Amino acid sequence: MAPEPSTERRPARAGNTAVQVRDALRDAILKGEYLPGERLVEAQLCVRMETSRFNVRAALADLAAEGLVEVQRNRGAQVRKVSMAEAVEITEVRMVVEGLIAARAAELVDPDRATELDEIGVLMRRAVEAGEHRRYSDLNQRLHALVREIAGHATADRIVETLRGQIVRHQYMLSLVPGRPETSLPQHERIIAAIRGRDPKAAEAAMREHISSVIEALRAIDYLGS
Amino acid sequence: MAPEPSTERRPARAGNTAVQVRDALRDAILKGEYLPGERLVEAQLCVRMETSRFNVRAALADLAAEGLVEVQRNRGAQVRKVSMAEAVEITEVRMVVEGLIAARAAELVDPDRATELDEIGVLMRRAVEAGEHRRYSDLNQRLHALVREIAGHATADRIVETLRGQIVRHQYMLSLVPGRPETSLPQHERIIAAIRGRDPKAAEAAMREHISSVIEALRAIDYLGS
DNA sequence: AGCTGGGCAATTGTTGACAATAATGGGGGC
DNA sequence: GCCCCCATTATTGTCAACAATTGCCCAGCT
Repeated sequence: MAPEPSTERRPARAGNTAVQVRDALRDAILKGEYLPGERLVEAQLCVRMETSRFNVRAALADLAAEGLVEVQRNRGAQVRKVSMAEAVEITEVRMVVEGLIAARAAELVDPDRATELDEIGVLMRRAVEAGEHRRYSDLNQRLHALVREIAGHATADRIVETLRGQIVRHQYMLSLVPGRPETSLPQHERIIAAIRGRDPKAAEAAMREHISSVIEALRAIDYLGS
Repeated sequence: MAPEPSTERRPARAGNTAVQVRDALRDAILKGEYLPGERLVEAQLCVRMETSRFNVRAALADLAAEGLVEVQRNRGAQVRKVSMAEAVEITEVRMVVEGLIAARAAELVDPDRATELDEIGVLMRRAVEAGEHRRYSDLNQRLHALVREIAGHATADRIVETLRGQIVRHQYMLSLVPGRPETSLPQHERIIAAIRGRDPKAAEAAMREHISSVIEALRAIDYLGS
């Protein structure tokens, strides 16, 4: 009988473990509690996360590997500032990798998943017609996640997830662009249709076309913004 | 990536820095001095790398993020064992990302680089005709590196480099397959021609066809091997 | 006033020791 | 003889203190 290692055992010293700190800090950055360019002082994070500098340091190193923070020797860490050019690059890579995922999904889709895809498609159309942008954005994420789940491509998954984390801020800006849902809805519907139809090439093409239009929208924001 | 700017300053006290340790350890793993599944005991690495456990630990964390080693809590680190299925997955992602790179290269190639491409193409043909497999393998790497350099896509570069590191062992096996150079030479030549001709779609298609055949070869090895 | 240089405070880099955990091997019971 | 349990050992996880570096502020000079 194994005693619960976490609840009973009082490690005498309080303090969250390195993994917890890493996840908490990632969430905080993704939520925008720390803005790009903001310095991440180790001592401050120690009190915020209720842990030791050792764990903070490990967490920062991990997030640096993920591309969320940037550490300079003897100068500390700061939230990485991704330029629009980088955001475009990242989205380009996402385009081709998600294309691969869509193709695999079209090969591996089963009736249950196909039904789920349809449901999301219907909900998306309703959300757009009702002008519920926030809801549409959530469904968008659910669709991409479901496609990835169907494909079951662990390597591609990991990469897409890492890349997505790096540009959450830009994606947020994107969702505010007026007319964006109306543009992307038919693209999403084509992706769903292609996967349902078990047509890998069409699914890849549809996904790439979709994300390609995301890139165009990003570039458009760039013009307006700066 | 950018080389560490601080190479001049020697911190007086012995012991290599974390970055040096990371690079050295990566080289050692890639060279096969540590085999997949082999345990990487921190204390041993300390003496091997002439540094402190702190740096060893940081290096291991970095390499874990790169996918070269695997760390289990309280159980230490070991060289990651990539299954053939994973190697195929990794190469699939490489296929689409290098396809993107080839397309960009076709857009951005200049006369000087075009000449370099031609030179590599000529040397490759000679190497195959002379049966110099080792030389051909080197040229293969040079070709892919040059294409990436022409494309100048930092994000895609980083990903391809990371993925490549994870399957060096499998790639080595691949180079031993008889008849492999004869298969891949015309593929390489098509890639070069497409980039020279500034035809992005053709370049992407050629690159994907090439790496697709690499995947087939990997699968073939799998049958024979196990 | 603007610039240069030195000292000071804030922050990070590093170390060694100690605690907690998993692996190992030996002794006793069946 | 074989198996299980417990002590021992090897290894990793964590910490707090110390050393080194950077950037800043201000005095003094041109």
